[in-house]
Amino acid sequence: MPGTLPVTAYVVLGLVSVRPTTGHDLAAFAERSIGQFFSLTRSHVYSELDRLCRLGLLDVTEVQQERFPTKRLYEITGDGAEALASWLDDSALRGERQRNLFLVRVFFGDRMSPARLEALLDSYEQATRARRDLLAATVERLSGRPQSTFRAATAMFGLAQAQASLDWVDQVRPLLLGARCADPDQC
Amino acid sequence: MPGTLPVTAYVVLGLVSVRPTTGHDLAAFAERSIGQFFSLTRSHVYSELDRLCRLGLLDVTEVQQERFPTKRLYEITGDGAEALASWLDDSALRGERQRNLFLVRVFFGDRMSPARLEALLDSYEQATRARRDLLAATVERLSGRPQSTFRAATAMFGLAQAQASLDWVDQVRPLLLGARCADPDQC
DNA sequence: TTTGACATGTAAGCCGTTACATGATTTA
DNA sequence: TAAATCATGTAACGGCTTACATGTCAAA
Repeated sequence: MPGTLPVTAYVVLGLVSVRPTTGHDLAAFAERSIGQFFSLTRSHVYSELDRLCRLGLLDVTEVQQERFPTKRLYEITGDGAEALASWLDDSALRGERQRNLFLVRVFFGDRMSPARLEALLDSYEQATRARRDLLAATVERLSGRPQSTFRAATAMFGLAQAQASLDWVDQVRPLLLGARCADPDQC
Repeated sequence: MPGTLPVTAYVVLGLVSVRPTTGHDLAAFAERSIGQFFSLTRSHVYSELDRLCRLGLLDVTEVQQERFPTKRLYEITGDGAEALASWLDDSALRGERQRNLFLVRVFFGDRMSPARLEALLDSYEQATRARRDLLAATVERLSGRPQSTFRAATAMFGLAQAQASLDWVDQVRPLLLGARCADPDQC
């Protein structure tokens, strides 16, 4: 029971546990499903699959195909399922404060020109609005499907965060742009 | 003008630009100020300060002290200020989708026992509530200080996110815990 | 004819974390 | 006497990303 595997290994293990897949397929599935809150490159997928096999947490079988190249089909083993379960049950989920580069820029906002600061807020708002609309559509699509409850919940989380971000932009824009104004005639 | 320095270098540069500091002091200041959305270890601070010096973006002077060890005081150079400004103005702020391990666990929630899932939500709610209260106090403290507008804005962002997270927990808890119930007598 | 889906990897390299290492001074 | 503040780093290591490398088949 190595509790010391990197997070990505457990994530890959979890994705394989949904259904047996190939590296190619898993990378695409990851992007579609957990892509909003966990990034995973194809390269990394392949190396993690390899490691998990060597550890006996996954089994692999080569499958010949007529029209496509031979593929390697991975499936979870008993040990793998156990390792996944114990990771999921591990209460030691620590802080994991995550970096937010947008906020870093806002923090240093007094070093930007007002025009540039406004552009920063505008582009953030635009990107966030797009994200919100995308997630709203996803929630719409998944709602009502009882088998997609957990997936829907993660989309709802993203939706709530995006909406809160947009509300925040509306709230702070006047404060931030007003704060920069050194010219009394403008204020 | 290397636009290719790691993000951490620019963050350190930005923090030094606030006022000349030592590595020790800067690490503490980083924790206090941007710690909520950017992590920075002491080790890393020292190595980045060193690099920025070698690149001519910072100047260092050794200062002897009576009661304390000699310290190295760093301050930003003209080139450094220029590099910082051009990084802040760089519109190519890309997606930077950040990992959220809590959401990963929720995504795999159907692999947990209902009791464990509930415990996960409870501990998340508790941690988030603590975070919200902390940030609310910070916002309270910074509000009204005109020189702290940008810093207050970042705290308000965290506060808005935390509140949205709490609302989300209330919203999805019944869905997630109800979804697991396979026993008709329990539902 | 070119794009896209299918399919699998290797190699290089920096970034960032954790652990290690040291030592004086003040305060509880 | 123990802990906290002040002060500076080195060493090791793995994680993760980027770029490189290859090839078939179907559809536009």
